[in-house]
Amino acid sequence: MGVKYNTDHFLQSVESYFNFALSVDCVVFGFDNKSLKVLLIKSKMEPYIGQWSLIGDMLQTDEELDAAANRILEYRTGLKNVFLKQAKTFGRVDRHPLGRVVTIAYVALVRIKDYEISTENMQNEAHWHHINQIPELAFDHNNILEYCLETLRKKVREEPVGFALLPDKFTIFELQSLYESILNEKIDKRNFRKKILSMQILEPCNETQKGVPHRPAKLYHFNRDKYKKLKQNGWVFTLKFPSGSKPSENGV
Amino acid sequence: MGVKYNTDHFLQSVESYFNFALSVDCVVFGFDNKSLKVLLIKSKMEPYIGQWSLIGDMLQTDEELDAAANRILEYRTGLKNVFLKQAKTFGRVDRHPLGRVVTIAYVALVRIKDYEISTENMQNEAHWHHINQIPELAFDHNNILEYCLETLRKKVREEPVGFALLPDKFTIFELQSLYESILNEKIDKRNFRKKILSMQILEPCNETQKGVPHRPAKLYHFNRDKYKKLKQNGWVFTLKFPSGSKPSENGV
DNA sequence: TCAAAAGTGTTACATATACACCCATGT
DNA sequence: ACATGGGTGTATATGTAACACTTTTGA
Repeated sequence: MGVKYNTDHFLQSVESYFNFALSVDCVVFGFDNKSLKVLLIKSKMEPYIGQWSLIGDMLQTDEELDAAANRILEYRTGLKNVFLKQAKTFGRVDRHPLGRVVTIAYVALVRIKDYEISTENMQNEAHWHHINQIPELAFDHNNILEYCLETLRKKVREEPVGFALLPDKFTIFELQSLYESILNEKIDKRNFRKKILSMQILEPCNETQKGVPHRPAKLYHFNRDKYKKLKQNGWVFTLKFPSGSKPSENGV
Repeated sequence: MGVKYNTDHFLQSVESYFNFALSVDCVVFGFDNKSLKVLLIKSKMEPYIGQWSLIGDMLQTDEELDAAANRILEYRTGLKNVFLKQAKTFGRVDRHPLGRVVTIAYVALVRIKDYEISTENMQNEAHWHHINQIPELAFDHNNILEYCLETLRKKVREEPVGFALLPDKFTIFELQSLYESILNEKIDKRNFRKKILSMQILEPCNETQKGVPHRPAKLYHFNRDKYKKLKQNGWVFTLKFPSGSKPSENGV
């Protein structure tokens, strides 16, 4: 025991602080044109063997947090350069059977099509689960997932992150369905269209859907540069829908 | 080296994972009726001795994250039951001179008056710094502070958290000043008043200011129960002010 | 009487909401 | 022909933004 570290109310050997393990867990969301899904794998650790769990791994000592998240994501999905943001750190003392393992949760948004392509030749242990049909998960992963879903629901109203879940070219109705799945509510078609188009962040591709059993829709893509410019000028992306009400005079 | 832990692409002794240190840093915001402030102390660690730093400490092995944050806050301010929320985890590999110390940053909102009362008889090493006059801080604390300030600016528009910085009874103008300090912008008095009163979350105390060199204002307090009820009914607190603009037809 | 903040309304404009029908395509 | 989603407009209600003067108090 060498150097001492003075934390003001106790004096302890420096070495004795270095006894935590850290892991990174990714909540990987995807959208299959019908509903929001989460990518889960089967746990291999006692006492959770066989139970579904988020994808995650231990952090390496010399590894940056974001790098670990990207590594884990690539390992499980084959995908790089994916939307990936730190969400929250979960550290309940008893959350892990091996000891004090604190985990840093990330949210990832991926295009399921890309995932399917990149995992074609992988031993693929992961499965997409409908967001409303999540089983009991290993560790505290139900908590983590719930928190991250809430985060996503908030974020999707305040920033144009939903596009990370859609193919490059998409129809306005697909975008609307995405919002409906995430937020779990119906949205009026005309109002949605009006609002999203008035934002000037979608650009028509001058293409239409092919081979659909109905009138083919125009395809659009998200113009990130335009969004950035607007944002710099103080404009803020907001999508809210009439689920809320305003306070009435007579309380609630 | 006993148990092995299979993380799928490497096999490593379990013990070897438990070599991280964790700390908790609190960004403590306060408001002195004129401007937003942050509580800083002088660092005692090489190579930052004498430099200002956030208040923080090492996490103990058997300590919950929130408990550590509360402990640190109480140790430095004497205050309990303070607004305190996890903000983000910072873990750059080279951020700490002692090794891989990952820190979990918390935001605290305190009433400076309460702080002054509770620290009267403490050896008081902490000082309030004006948010626009932050010196170079120890470690990566400038990053952390910047991030947390951004977080606060966002949060204050979406949830009624500002009240945690005000005394129990306050005037509407004080509330407005608070918003102006945090957001760094002027707000129209009549519009602010109209909006905040229409929310029905303030209740008049039937008291007025005493001994002020101007017409004394009515005092209000925040009715948290009413806010909760409104929120349950789907209503959302939002305060935004005309800094933003809407996208124009001809790009930006 | 001065300084400082309290308090108060209206108008113009922009945005949000509610709502129903015909169109184009594949099967 | 039918099922499916594509695509469109308007009227109304609500919310936001801009703006100036009188009042009350302590010094």
